[in-house]
Parts: sequence; C-alpha cells; structure tokens
Amino acid sequence: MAKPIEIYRLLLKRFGFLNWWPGETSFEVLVGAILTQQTSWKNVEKAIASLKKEQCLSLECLASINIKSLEKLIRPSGYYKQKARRLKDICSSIKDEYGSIDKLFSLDAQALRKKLLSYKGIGNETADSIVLYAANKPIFVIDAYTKRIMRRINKMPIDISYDSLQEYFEKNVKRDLELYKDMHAQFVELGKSYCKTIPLCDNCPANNICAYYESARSAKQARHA
DNA sequence: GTCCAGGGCCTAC
DNA sequence: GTAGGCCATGGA
Repeated sequence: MAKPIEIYRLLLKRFGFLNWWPGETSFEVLVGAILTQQTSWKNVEKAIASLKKEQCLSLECLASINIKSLEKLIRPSGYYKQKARRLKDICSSIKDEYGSIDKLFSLDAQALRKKLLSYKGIGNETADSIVLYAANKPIFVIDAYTKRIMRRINKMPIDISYDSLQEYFEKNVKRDLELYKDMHAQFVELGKSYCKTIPLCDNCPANNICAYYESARSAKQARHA
C-alpha cells in the first residue's frame, strides 16, 4: 500500500504546489463551495463575478435577495434554481443563528462540520471543503477523484464510504492545514487531468504514478536486500 | 450531437 | 441503507 504522503509527494513533484481555492474572503469560499457542486470551476467563477458586480457577495445580501434575481446571477453555475434557493436559505440561517460568518467559523472543526451538514444543500464534501478552505481548520476532504485514485493505487473498495476513507486519510496523514489543503487539490488535479470516469485505464498517467511508486519501492527493497 | 464537471436530495424498494 | 432519478449550464 502506498502511503498517502508518498502519493502526495509524487503528485507535488508532477503538478507543483497548487495554491488551490483562491477566494478573496472566507465567505466567497463558502459560496463557491456550494456553487461548484457537480459543476466546473470556470462556471462558478462567472457566477461569483456576477455576485460581486451586483455587490451581493455578502451574508446580508444573499440572505435577503429576491430569489429570481439570485437565480439570474448564478445561472452559469448550473442547477441554478436549486442552488439559489439553498444558498439563500443557508445564508438566512447563518445570519439568524450567528449574525456573521466569523462567529459561525469560531466553532471547532467537528461542531462546524455538524452544523454545516444540518443545512439543506450541504453534504459531506461541501461541508468539509468549507471547514478546510474557508474556516481554515484541518479536516480531510474526500471527493470522487480521491476515491477513484485510492481505488486504483491502493485497491480501496469502490463502494468505500465517505467517512471510512476520510478516517483512513486522517489516521495516516499528519493533521496539517496546508498539507490537507494541497493534498486534496493534488488528487483533484490528477483526477481532472487523467482519470475521468474510467475506473481502471491503461496508458493513464495515474498508472505512471503507480509505476513510479512501484519502481521506487522496488529500488528501496533492492537496496535493503 | 455526446459527455461530464471540485454533489446532494428525495423516493422507492 | 442504498440504487436510481433529478437538478442544468457551458466547455471539450
């Protein structure tokens, strides 16, 4: 089994540090996390730009905006009716319960995760993305790419649960904010570039990474022999 | 024209 | 508790 940190080192060498999820504010990151569900980041950027242009990228504005206006603004991010309704409701709830994003983010990681999961429209991955990238608390984000890659490299079962895989990473990777951020980004980068929906492909660079890892391990074993 | 993206909810079994 | 359907735009 390749250790997660070893896979990460290979990816880091391949892609370089990714400085993922550039958002001007933690609130922008939170909004982006919801809008990017099953949607390419480029389309999310368009929606965020519209919100900024209308000066509505704030908890107060999104909590009170007319729903049709919001739908129009975030339309490029897809599922726009659903996302508009959920985004507005989530912002209203946060505003009523906490008054500000900072107050919400002052909860500890697990309490924050639990609170986020109680909002309709925020599931495991979105909650963890917000905890990690918006609230800056180290929690490991699992996504479809991570699952596929771990299946490919470490023969993890395809139907492994979110919680189990998260537990595996958090048990095997030193809890470090920047490491957790970049490691998830690296997995996504690899998945985006090469893995797509092919569960086990030939001539895929992910396999090169596997091969690279295997040869490195063989070399190490040879040295110790 | 077809496929799919930095998911999650609801319903049926 | 889980498989299947649904939500929808825009780029490759």
